[in-house]
Amino acid sequence: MPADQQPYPSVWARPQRTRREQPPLSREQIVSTALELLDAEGIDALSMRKLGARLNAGATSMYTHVTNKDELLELVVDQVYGEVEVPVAGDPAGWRAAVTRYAHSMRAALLRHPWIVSVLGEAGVAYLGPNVMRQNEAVLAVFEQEGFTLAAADRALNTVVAYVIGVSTSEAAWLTRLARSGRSEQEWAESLWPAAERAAQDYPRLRKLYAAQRDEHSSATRDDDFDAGLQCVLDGLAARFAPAGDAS
Amino acid sequence: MPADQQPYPSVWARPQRTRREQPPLSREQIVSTALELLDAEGIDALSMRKLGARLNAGATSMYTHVTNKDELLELVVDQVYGEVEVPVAGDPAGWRAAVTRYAHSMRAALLRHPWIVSVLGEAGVAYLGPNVMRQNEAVLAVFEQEGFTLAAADRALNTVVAYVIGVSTSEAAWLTRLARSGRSEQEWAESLWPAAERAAQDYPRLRKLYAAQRDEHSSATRDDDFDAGLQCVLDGLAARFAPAGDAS
DNA sequence: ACGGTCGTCGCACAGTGTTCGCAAGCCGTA
DNA sequence: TACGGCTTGCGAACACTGTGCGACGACCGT
Repeated sequence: MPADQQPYPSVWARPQRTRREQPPLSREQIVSTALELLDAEGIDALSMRKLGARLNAGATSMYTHVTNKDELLELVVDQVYGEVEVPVAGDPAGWRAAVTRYAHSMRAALLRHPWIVSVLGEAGVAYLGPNVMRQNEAVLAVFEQEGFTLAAADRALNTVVAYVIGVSTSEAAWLTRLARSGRSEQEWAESLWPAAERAAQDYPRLRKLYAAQRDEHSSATRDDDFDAGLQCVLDGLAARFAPAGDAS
Repeated sequence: MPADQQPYPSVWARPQRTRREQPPLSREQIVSTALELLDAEGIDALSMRKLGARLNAGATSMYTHVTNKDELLELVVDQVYGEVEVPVAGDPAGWRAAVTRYAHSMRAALLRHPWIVSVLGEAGVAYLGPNVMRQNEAVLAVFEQEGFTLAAADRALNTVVAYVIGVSTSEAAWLTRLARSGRSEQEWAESLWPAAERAAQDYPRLRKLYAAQRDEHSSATRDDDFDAGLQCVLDGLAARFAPAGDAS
């Protein structure tokens, strides 16, 4: 036995792992465990090794089901997208109500998983993920149902989604910082008040704004602001594309 | 001399580095070199060691000027923000023209540095960076000048910025993929056409849309789409906040 | 009973961000 | 001029990352 180096001191010390002690890995399993881990500990805590550990698996066992960490993240993003409520065309309340619900649902999903915004910049919107596709088709149907051209519906969809993603990006970034700080929202805001005051020193409008907003950091205000902006966007869409009007 | 281990074989082999052979590092220098590196090679290529090398400096020399890689990125983000054209209040063409210019300029800056969108999710919009502050003040001034309440101006600003960031996120992600692929835009789009077709199989609207858009992936189309959406948003703002109207 | 295939994983590699302590230049003071 | 402190640069080291490779075990079809 010319083996240059025995990996184990004796045959009897060999692992001998009890065969199938764990249900075999699957892509779904991996993706949803990754989602758990991300929600629990944030984007920095997601490493293949930790994920493996959480699955009672080796560090590299996931690579048979997923080619990349990046690919894994794309899958997770689509999974999150799957949490968004699918709008139904023909809602008697009209497209505005349906789209409003959709936008709120999407923002809620993004904020439930705030780490996601640091992934969107690389995954885009998981271009062809099944959930993304289903959602988009449904929203297009809503618009079309009420007289939008398909092209107009597409533009409208993109505009709404862009708005939602934009708002959520800032909000999620804020929430992440907040969570990392471990403090309450008011404490945290208070703690960086001096810096804000200094930064706004030469800018009267910002000073006034900050002073006015000083005590109203709350999720309720954010909800209202989001909805206000959203209604603006919808106004614009209505004016431009709605049946009575005309697609540019 | 009980030194357990001589770091150099002899005193004479010691570095004896020619004192100040390099202009000393400064924060500005570091930030703008980081920006260069990011533009040249993308977000994954930015490591402290590479950055150090590009500065003819050691791997850890930057830490006296910048506490963190994260902090460095915040600084870089603000730097990019500084490229955005500052609007001037009182433009005779009115707030729509000014804000339109501003939005286009901001999108252009983001797309000139597409890696930035993968950082926005963590940096937010570099909350208190000096350039961000200056920009925001200026835009608020534009709105206020034409009769918006300060609160309305704030909402309007946030809405516009959200839209710009949202659109740019998708676009930049696409551009990054494209660049990584090394192919031309048409080739690239063509290469993932089969996948798109398969993904859209059950969704007639998406199929139709994809088919229609198949040959028109170009930056001109994207510009138009962006502007169309932007005008929608501005319509909405006008209807809701402009002087004749009223802040909700 | 047995070859082939497939899922699993230990090891290893090249890299990462960051800490620590040392060295060397610079300043103000004695 | 001499000397102490302070700031700046940096090499080594640590803990940890994503991932390729090769071996090994368990399973399936014959």
